[in-house]
Amino acid sequence: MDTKTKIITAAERLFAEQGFAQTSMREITSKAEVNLAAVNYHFGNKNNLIQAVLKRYFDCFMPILDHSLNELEDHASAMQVLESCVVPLRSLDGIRNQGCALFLLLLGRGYNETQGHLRRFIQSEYGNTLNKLIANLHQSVPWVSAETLFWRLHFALGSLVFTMAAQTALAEIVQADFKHATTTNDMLNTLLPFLAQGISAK
Amino acid sequence: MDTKTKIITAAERLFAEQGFAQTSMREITSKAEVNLAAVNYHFGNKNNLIQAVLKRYFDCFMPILDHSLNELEDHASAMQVLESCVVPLRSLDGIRNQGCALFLLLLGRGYNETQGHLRRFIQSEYGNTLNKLIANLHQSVPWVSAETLFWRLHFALGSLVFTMAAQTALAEIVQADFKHATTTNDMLNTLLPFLAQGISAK
DNA sequence: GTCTATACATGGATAGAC
DNA sequence: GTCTATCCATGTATAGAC
Repeated sequence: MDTKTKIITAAERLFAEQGFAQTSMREITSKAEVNLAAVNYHFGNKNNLIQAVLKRYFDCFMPILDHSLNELEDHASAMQVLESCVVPLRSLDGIRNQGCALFLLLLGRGYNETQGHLRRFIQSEYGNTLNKLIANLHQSVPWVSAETLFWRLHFALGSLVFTMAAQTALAEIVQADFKHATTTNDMLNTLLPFLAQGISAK
Repeated sequence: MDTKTKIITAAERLFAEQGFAQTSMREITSKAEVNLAAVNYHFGNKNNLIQAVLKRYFDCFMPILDHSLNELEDHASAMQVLESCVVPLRSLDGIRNQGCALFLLLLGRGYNETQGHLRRFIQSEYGNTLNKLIANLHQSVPWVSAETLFWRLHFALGSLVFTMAAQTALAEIVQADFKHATTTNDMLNTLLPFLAQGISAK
């Protein structure tokens, strides 16, 4: 493993566990067993490192999502469009153990800690696929105006990333109150009908 | 205005504009025109200051919410229960200009930047009223299990705080694409049907 | 091209004088 | 109760070794 990969691998675990702001460069480089300055040399600064960590997942997720969207039927329901995001998400488990959960958790943290940097990065790098997703969704709920759909998509994204960022804490509460564990799959299965209904509201 | 209030007033504006991590104690104390050490003296540390800023809003919001919930009819719909949160929220504009928007924005940032501290604080201080809200909501959707409702409530909270945290950015996009401004009221009016539908899903 | 050692400015926190 | 001086950790930048 080269230095760059060592840094990314160490960073993503620490970021997921502690958040971006609470994870210091010294912590990352000492866990990766590389020199402190290596991050600056390879990534420029901490924000770029955060993006690099997420890019490894996006570069796997987006092409598969794109393919899933192309295979959708013409008159798919909102639920079916949302379901076509699940397979690409689950594929992230191939990158590393718990990859899907890790990615969503980092996405949630990133959206709220990088002041819009991440949003702009995603739009510029993967805008095409995302526009395809929006078009498919709009076709499934033609009675919803483009503007309302824009808001509802962000409501949906908010549900997803917020819940993932709080996943551990929420799963602990469920364990205490309802006496059973909750996997990322369980969570997504509970979330999808909620989102589909909300997006389809007349 | 005493030192404590001066600090809180300066801090909440800076926190909302820049986020918690990006706002330094020196920035806060210099804007409040008090000594650097005053924050530490009056609040102990930065996390406590964040809680104090939010507490001023919660102490206004929660009693009014409690009252609204008590006045709800026995067989209120999910939409009606959610609507009973709106009046208490709007009342925050009485605390200061744009108080409601500011509070929701801070709540969103707080949930994702304080690693569960805020969640525990809210549960211990205002758990009674929140349990009342849950009970009312459950009565409105008896076909939803307690556990599913627990998750859906957090999905809903995620939509709310995520959208508020990104409010400025999202409103700018809407302005560019749809040529009109969006107020906090507009946003809440778009959000409520989405949440009510999602929570009621069978 | 890569990496190491180190310097620098700024952050939150604290001890102790008044 | 308030302020000054100071401590230690952090992100970033750079000079120079390999």
